[in-house]
Amino acid sequence: MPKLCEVIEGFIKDMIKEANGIVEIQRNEIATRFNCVPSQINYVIDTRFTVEQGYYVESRRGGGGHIRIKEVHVGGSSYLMHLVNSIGNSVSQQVAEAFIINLRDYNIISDREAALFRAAVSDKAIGNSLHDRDHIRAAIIKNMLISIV
Amino acid sequence: MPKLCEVIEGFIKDMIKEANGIVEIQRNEIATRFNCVPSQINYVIDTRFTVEQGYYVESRRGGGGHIRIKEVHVGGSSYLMHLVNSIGNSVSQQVAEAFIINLRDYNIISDREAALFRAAVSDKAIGNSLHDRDHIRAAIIKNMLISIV
DNA sequence: TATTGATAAAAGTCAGAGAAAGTCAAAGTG
DNA sequence: CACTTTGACTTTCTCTGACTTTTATCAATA
Repeated sequence: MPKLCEVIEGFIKDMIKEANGIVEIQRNEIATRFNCVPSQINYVIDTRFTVEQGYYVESRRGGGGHIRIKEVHVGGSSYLMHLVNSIGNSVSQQVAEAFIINLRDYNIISDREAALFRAAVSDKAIGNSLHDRDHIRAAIIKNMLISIV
Repeated sequence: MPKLCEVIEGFIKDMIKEANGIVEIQRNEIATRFNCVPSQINYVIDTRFTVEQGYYVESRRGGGGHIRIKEVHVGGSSYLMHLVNSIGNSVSQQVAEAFIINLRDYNIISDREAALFRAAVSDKAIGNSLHDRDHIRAAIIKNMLISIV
């Protein structure tokens, strides 16, 4: 018996393929279709549609809410995916700075975009005292990278 | 199924565009047209036509009353500074999204830069469970805005 | 003519219901 | 043990309706 999570994963991936790389789902609808609890969908997304695997996910709650999943086309920039994967889940400000310089040198981002990256992942923005700021920094920088591939 | 609030939002924005930046509506009339309660109009205005988002709203009650919505067009860097100043130290994801849409509409940022903003301030990146994520979000977005002035 | 007061015609407020998605830990499976 | 599945509980966003406040109108009165 195939595992439910894999069935759902395949289903969503089919949807994405059909829809040319971007799809908007309703959690409850899919849960109903596969006869499972809604949080199962979260499990699938959290484990199968991560930034490292090349997906950009955003969502909205409330009436008429949705989950949007975008497949990033690794096409020309596998270097970018390599970068994303090399970041891990914790990055200091200095290491982040090195990444940004690299992105700029390779002409993956413009000067202005480099400034935006810097601003977003600086301690000034994220907060100095936060004990898990390096985790947040890693998540932000990866999310930003994947969003422009 | 499109959300009512977004339909009404779009309707009003179209009116504003057609009318060159200022429009006067009657709450009851619009509620009747969209078959909803009048207070729905207040909800739309309170969440979509705020000062931070570049609108100035005034109204009169009583017979012949109205709601006047004016688009405040401050261009370029002065709009950025206006934004920075009007952002308090806490911003929800929804409000952040509204800012980003406006920045894009005013052509202050590109599509790619809008994606970067979105990716940087999303709950997905900052973390949903974090108690002070709205503070971090505010700090990040302000820092990013300042970086491109 | 000027004032008053009743009635009608707006818009505003706010709490609660409804509609989604998110979290987390416990239980199940192989 | 690692991975999957479940469900109770939480958070966010939207929509509704009862009630309040403000303004206009107009007839009655001073």
